Amino acid sequence: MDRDARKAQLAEAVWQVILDQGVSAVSVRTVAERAGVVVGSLRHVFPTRSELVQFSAELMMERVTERLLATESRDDPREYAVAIIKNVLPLDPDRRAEYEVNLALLAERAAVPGLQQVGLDAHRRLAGLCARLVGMLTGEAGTPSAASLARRLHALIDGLAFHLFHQPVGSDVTWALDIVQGELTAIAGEAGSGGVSR
Amino acid sequence: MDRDARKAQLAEAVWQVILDQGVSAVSVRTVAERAGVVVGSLRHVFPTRSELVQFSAELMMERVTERLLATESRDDPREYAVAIIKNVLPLDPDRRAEYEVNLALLAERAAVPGLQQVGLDAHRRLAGLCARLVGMLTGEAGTPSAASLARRLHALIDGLAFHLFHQPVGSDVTWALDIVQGELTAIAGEAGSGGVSR
DNA sequence: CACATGCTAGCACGGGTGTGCTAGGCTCTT
DNA sequence: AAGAGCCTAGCACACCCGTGCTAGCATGTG
Repeated sequence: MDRDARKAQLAEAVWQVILDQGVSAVSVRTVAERAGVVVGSLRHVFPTRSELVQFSAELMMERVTERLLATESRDDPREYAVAIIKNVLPLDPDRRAEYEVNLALLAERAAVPGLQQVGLDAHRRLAGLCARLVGMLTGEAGTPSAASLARRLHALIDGLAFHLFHQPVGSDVTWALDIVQGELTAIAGEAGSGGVSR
Repeated sequence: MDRDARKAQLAEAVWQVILDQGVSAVSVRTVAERAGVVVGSLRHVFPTRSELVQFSAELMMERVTERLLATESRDDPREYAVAIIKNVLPLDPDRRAEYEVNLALLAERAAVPGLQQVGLDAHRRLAGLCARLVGMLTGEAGTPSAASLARRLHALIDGLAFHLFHQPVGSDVTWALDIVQGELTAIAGEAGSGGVSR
């Protein structure tokens, strides 16, 4: 088996263990068993537990990035923005699980130092993405007004993600998309007015 | 020593361990040592680890509630709203640590079932608080429009909290308050217009 | 005074943990 | 055919885990 595929398989086993038993249950033994390999094999790829956990976080971020790059650009920048945001929010069970793993790994950053950097990177990437979306919608990028709007959009997305995470799995989520739509119209409507206070 | 004080002392030791070594390091032994007592004494108060962790979460929520009830109401509802929101956001190191512990405990809810309920309660209480604030600012409570504004405010607060958590400890946070101020003016200005899409 | 109750301190057990190390096998190159 | 390199499988060690249990000590009550 390809080495990268093996690493991915083990990282996915880490996610499964986190979802089933919490992050405290992530050990080389539980993860190896979940992946269907013996401990020795796992340790041949990831000599220590820290490397295993850190890679599982990095792979998760990489997967999200790929997914975002794969969303083809629409003609309408607004439709594009909605498609992107839909890819970031935990709207379906898969993405909800992804978000849950993300939170758990973030909470372990005191124990695995590398996780802090991964979390920071993810946050900065999302900030950059928001800035790009605002630039598309308003036509102006880099201005103080655009930066303020981007920060606001970013905060709203993170907050909505947190809310969706607290909802039961099958419940109605249209309200979240309504809020996103409202914010996008506000951003487009405020292009050039330069108001920090909206 | 008073029994409740002892329980609080142990719960605070749990928080310290989480901040220092991550939630995976929370065990009866590490917590007892951090609190300066022997394991037997801890187990006399909390017979099992789950009870210890769950109580530490409940106490944290209780402390926040007390803090919110203690903020005296201003004449201006808007000033009051700002004061309340300042008490919820992780703006200073103490509250930041509190937020970090909150996240860590939330991530352990797969391992300690009681934590799920605590997290849900906290989320609902914050939702209720936002609804009350919107009611104060717009004068109308219970209408669909007010509910929508409250949900939006709630999402924004959670998102800002997440952002502040990602900032370095001493960095500038005025932008967060600016965003809050902007949202509050928007809420007050939109009273009665009934627009779900802002 | 005696006595009961609650707290402290600690031992012991079975089990899980990370990691160092070695031996066997499989595949691929020369 | 022969050897080299990687991978699998597993043993072993020292340590930490939650929890059951007991013995001593303090403090308040009759």
